[in-house]
Amino acid sequence: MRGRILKESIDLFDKKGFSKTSIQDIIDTIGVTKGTFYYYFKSKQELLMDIHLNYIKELLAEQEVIFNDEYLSNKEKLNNLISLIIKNIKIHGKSARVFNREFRHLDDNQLKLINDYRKEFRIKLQKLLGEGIEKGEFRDDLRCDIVIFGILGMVNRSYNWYDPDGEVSEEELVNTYMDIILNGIKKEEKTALINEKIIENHFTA
Amino acid sequence: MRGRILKESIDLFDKKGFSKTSIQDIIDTIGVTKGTFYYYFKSKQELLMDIHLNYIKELLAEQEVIFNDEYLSNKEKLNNLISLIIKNIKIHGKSARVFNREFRHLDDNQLKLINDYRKEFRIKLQKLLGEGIEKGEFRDDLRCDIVIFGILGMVNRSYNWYDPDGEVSEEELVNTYMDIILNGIKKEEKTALINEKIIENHFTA
Amino acid sequence: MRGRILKESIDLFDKKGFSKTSIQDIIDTIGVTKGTFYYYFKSKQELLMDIHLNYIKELLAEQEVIFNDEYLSNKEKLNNLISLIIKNIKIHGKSARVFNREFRHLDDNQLKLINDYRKEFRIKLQKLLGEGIEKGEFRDDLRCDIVIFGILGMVNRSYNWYDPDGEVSEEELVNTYMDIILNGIKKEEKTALINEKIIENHFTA
Amino acid sequence: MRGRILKESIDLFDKKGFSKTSIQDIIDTIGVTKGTFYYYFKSKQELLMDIHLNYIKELLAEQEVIFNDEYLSNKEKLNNLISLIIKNIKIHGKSARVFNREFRHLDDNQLKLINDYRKEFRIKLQKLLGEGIEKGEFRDDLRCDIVIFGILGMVNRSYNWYDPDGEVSEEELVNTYMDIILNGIKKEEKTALINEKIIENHFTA
DNA sequence: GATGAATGAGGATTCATTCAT
DNA sequence: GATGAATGAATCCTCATTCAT
Repeated sequence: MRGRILKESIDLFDKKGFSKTSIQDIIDTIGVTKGTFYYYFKSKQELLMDIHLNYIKELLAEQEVIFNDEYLSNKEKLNNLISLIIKNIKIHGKSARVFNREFRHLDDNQLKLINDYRKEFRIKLQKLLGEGIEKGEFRDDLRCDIVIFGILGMVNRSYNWYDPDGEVSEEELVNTYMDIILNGIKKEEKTALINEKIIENHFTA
Repeated sequence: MRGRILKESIDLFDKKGFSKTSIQDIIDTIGVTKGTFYYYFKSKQELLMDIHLNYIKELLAEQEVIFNDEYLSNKEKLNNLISLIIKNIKIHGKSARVFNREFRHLDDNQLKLINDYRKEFRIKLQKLLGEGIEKGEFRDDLRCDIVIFGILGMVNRSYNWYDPDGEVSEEELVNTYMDIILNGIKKEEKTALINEKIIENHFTA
Repeated sequence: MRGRILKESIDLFDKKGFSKTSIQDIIDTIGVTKGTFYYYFKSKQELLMDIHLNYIKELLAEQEVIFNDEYLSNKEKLNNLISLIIKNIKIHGKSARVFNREFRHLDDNQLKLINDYRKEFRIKLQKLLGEGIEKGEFRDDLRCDIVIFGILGMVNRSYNWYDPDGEVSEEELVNTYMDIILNGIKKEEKTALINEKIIENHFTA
Repeated sequence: MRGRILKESIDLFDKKGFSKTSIQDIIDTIGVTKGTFYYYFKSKQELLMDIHLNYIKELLAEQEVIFNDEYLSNKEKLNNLISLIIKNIKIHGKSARVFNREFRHLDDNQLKLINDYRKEFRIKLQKLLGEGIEKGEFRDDLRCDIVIFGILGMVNRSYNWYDPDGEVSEEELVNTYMDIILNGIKKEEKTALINEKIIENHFTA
C-alpha cells in the first residue's frame, strides 16, 4: 500500500504539481480512504520528503558505484554519470521532476537535509573533475564549481524536454552532451590560434 | 499602484512560491486592502500571467536587438545573448525565477501563449547557431536543437545558484560559459595532435 | 441618465436576477462609472424600490381609470382589467417580472409599503367582484378573496410563459381567461341537472 | 446529517431567499462547521439542485399514482391533482416556494433538467384535459395549453398566500378552485338560455 | 489495517459603497 | 454632474488533518 501511494503521488505531483494535488486526488486514484493515507504517512509533506529521500539516496548510491570503479578514467566516469542521469529520465523522470520542482514545499529542516544530499552529489562531481584535472584529462584554467553547475544545468534540464521514446536516442543525447562538454561547439579555428602561439613560442624559445 | 503590486508579488513569489503566497501576504506587504488588489488584477492567476508576459516580452525585445546588430558575428551574438541572460540575473533574477518555476500555475490558454514565446526565443537561438554553422563559425556535426537546449539549461540554471554580488563576477561567469560552450573542458590533447602536425609541417616545410 | 439607469437595470434584473446583477453590470451596459450611479441612486436597493414604485403606481392608476368608467358593467370592468394585465406584458413585462420576483430584496419598510399597494390593487378587484355579485352578474356562493387570488394567480402567471409575439394573440388569451373565469371548462352536463330541476319545478308548479 | 442540512436549508431559503442565505447561516442553524456542509454537498448550488430534484420527483411520482388510477374519471383526476397540490402546501410548502422562486440560481444544465421535469408535469395535465375533452367531460373549444397554464397559475399561487392553518380549510379551497375551473364565476344567466332550449326541446319532443 | 464523518483554519474572490478630485 | 481609486466586510469554497469505530 505504502508503495502504491508513493507511486501514484509521484505521478500526480509530476502531472499537476504538489500544491494542486490534494490528498483526495491521491486516494481517489488508488481507491482507498483518507484514513489509509494517514496510516502510512504522517502528512502530505512527509510524503513529499519521502519521495525526495528515495530519489536522492538512490542517485547517490548509483553515483557511488561509478566513482568506485577503479578501472575507469575520470573522463569515462564523467561520461557514465551523465549517462546515468539521462537514462534515469525513462525510469525515474517523474521523481526527478518532482525532486527538482517541489523542494520548496519542504520545511526548513527537511530542505536542509535534502540540500546536503544535493550538495554531496555536486561536490563529488567537482572532485571527479578536480582529479581529472590533476591527471591532465581536463583543462586546469576553469573554476570547477562553475563548470559542474554548468554541466548539471545542461544535463538536468533534459528532464523537462527530452522524450526518451522520441527520435533522439539516449546514447546520442549522452554523446552529444559529452562532446559539447569536452570539445565545445567551435569549429576548430583555434588550431590557427594555437598555431600562432606555438610558432611564436618557437621563435621566443 | 499596479506597479507596486507587481513588484511586491514578484518578490514574494520568488521568496515563498506562488501557491504559498496569499493575496493577504501581498496586500499586507504593500499596506492596502483586498479590494485594491482586485481593482488592478482580475485574479491571482492573471497577476502571474502579467509577470510572465512582462518578463518574456522584454527578454525577446532584448534578444531582437542583439540579433539585428549586423556588425556582430554569430559567435559574438551568442556571447552577447549569454551575457544578456547572466546580467539579467541581477536586474530581473526574481522575475526570471518566477518565470521558470511557476508557469505550472497558469491555465492552459495562458500556458500555450507563454510557451509560444518561450519557443520563439529558443528557435531564434537555433537559427543563430545554424547560420553560424553555415558561416563556419561552429561545428556542423551536432544537432542544433540539442545544443541549444544544453546551452540554455547551462545558462538558465545560474538563476538558481549564482549570486551576482558574490566572488565570481558576471564577466567571469559569461566567459567561463562561453569557453565551455565553444571549447569544452578537455585538456587540449588535440593540441598535441595539432602540435605534431605543425611540427610535422615544420619539417616538411 | 436616471431614466437610462432605470431602464437598463430592469432589463438586467429581469434577465439575470437582482442579486446576480452587480452595479458594475449596470454601469458597464450604460457606459458610465460608479460615481454616476450613486449620484442618482442612494443604493442598489433604492433603485429596486424605485422600479417597484413606478410599476405598482402606474398599474394602480390604470386600474383606477377602468374602475371609474361608469358606462361599464362589472363584468366588463373585470374583462378590461384582465386585458390591462395581459397587454402590460408586452409593454411592462420586464418590470412586472422584476416586481413579482425581487420584492424579497427590499427591506422591511419598503416591503410594507409595496405590499400595501399590492393589497390595494387586490382589494379593489374584490370590491369589483362584490358589487358584481350584488348586481347579479356573478355567483354569490364563492369567497371573494379566494376567487380574486385565483384569478390573479391565473393571469399574472402569464408573465412567465406568455410570448406576446407568439401564435396566441393577446385578445385570444384575454378571452380564454375570461371564458374560463366566467364559465369554467366543464362541458355543460349541468344542463341535465338544471333540466331535472326545471322538470321538477314543472311538476311542483 | 445530509437530511438535516436539506431541511434547514429549505427553511432558510424559504424565509430569506437563496442568495441572502449564506452557508454560514445554514451551518450555524445546525451547529456544525463548514467542512461538514461541503462533505455532503459539492456547492451551495448543488444543494439547491437537490432540493429541486427531491421536490419535483416526488410531485411527479404522486401525479403518476393519480394518473394510473383507472377507477377515476378525468374530472376526478383533475380534482385529485389540485387537491394534491393544495395539500402539499402544508407538507411541502417551503420546498414548493423554493422550487418556484429560486430556480433562477441553477446553472444552465441544471435548469434544463428541472424544466424538463416541470414540463413533464404540465404535459401530463394537458393530456388529462385532452382525454377528458374526448370523453365529453370538458369543453372542446379552448386551447388545452392555455387552460392548463391558467389552472396551474391559479393553484400554484396559493403557495404564496394560503395558510393551511387559517380559516379556510384545504377542502374548501380545493372545492372553490374546482368550482371556478369547472363552472366559472358567472351567475347562471345561461340557465335562461338553457331553459329556453329545454322548453324548445319540450315542444319539439 | 482501514473507514469516513467531521473539523476549522485559511484562501480567493465579489461587490456595494465612499470620497477626494 | 461625473470620475474611478480604494475600501472592507461578506461569501463561497478547499483541504490537510483528526478520531471514534
